[in-house]
Amino acid sequence: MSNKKKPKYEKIADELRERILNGGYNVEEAMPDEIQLAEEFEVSRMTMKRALEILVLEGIIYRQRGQGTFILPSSFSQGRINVLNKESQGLTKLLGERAVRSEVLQFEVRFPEAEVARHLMIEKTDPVYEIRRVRYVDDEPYVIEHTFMPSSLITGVTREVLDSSIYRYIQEELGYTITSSHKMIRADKPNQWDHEYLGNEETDPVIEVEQVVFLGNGKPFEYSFSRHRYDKFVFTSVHIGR
Amino acid sequence: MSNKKKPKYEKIADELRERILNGGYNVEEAMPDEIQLAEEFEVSRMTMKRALEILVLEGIIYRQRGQGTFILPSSFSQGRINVLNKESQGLTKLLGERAVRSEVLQFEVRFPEAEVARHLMIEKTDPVYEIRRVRYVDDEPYVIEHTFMPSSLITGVTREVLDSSIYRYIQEELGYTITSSHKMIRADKPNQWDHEYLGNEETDPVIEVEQVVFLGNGKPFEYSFSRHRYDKFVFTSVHIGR
DNA sequence: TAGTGGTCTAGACCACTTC
DNA sequence: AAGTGGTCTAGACCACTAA
Repeated sequence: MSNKKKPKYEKIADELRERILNGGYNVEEAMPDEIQLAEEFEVSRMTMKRALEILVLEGIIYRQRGQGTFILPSSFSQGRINVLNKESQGLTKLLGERAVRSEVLQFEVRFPEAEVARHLMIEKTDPVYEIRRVRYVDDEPYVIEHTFMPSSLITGVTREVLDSSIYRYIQEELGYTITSSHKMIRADKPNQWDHEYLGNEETDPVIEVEQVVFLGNGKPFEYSFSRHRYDKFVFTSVHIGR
Repeated sequence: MSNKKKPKYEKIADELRERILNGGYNVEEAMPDEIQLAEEFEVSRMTMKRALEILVLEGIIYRQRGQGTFILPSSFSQGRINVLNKESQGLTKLLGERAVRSEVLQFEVRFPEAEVARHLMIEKTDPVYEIRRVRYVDDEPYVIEHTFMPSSLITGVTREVLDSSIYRYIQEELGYTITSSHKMIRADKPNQWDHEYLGNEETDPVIEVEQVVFLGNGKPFEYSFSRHRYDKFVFTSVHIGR
């Protein structure tokens, strides 16, 4: 399959991760040292280091100079391996089972302001979609999304697409991969839209996620602001190692 | 100072980060390629790769085979103070140059509630420090921290330590390494403490970061709540790949 | 002092993009 | 074909921990 393109260090990391989670090594004592492992897998020491580095970053093992490499028991107790900083998956996939519905408030094509063009790395003369949606989960208003996308990159968006899932369209119809995102999370006072669509009172804060999302080729395709009710949204972030 | 112990690749990453943030490279075009950079810094290509890899993981640059290395413009966000997802460094180190001062509101040892014990993975009979501090940056109130730490693990904390930096104490005096954290970010209405110490008005939301921080050996040592003014804090999170 | 992981090198070769 | 970043090597040397 796609196995052949994986570099050695990833394949070794996969194998070791498997062994560790299946109890292949004693949690109490050190794992074999990197020289032994390099010999076993018939790679150089540097390559083995790189494989082990992945597991360190995943929070599965812990290495200490002069002592050895140890398994971190918390990687079991946390109920599975920690997938790093969560999703760039989109809301629809994120919530899985639950009923997600969208109401489109705005959908047009226009020229971007300087700020939008800058974040999307496009010219001010490149048109963008501007989209506002309210998204409901189990018929409760969950978030107001205000989104900009370059229309030359994300082509053929229709109201029908907006009614369901943009991300699914981008990945399945357009065949792009979504790989990274930059988020800024802040609190804010509610504005008129929040009041109207999220049902916020004057004193109910909102939490806003501003983000730029990138495709596999490094091009940003989404610049958006998502505003949530303070009492219905928590942003979770796991950071491991250095 | 402590500069001499830093490996080359970190020093180079620091230098390049500085240059990028100061506009030392044109955002429009590719940065110098890794071979040129390796020559400039007089290191091997592998070492330069490693330095650049750091910036990639920080979401500052983006590299593409066959094309070059590019700056991600979203790495600039001015005005507000950025807390990168990356750092579990503590506030004092994070803000570097600026004057950080602490006012200790509460400092005692007690038995933890079930919730606190659970997050710190200790028994209800293991005592914890409970600490409340207001932290000032350049004499402006910046954050209220409410912190729990197992007193058996983080020993010998004094008011003097609290006046400056707990993290520095843990790393330099106790010799521990701090490697990972799990954060939850939410917005909230201001309470009496926020009003009194952050100067929040009734309608000014706060942003709260709840976090568990882990040592290199996998033990949690801090469970804390940090409350910030909404107009002075943005949480930044970079998620890359996979 | 022996054994561990961490840094760094100087190169070879490969994969992808653009011309 | 030229230029870029990605992988991998075989080894040197250093830093830390323990017996």
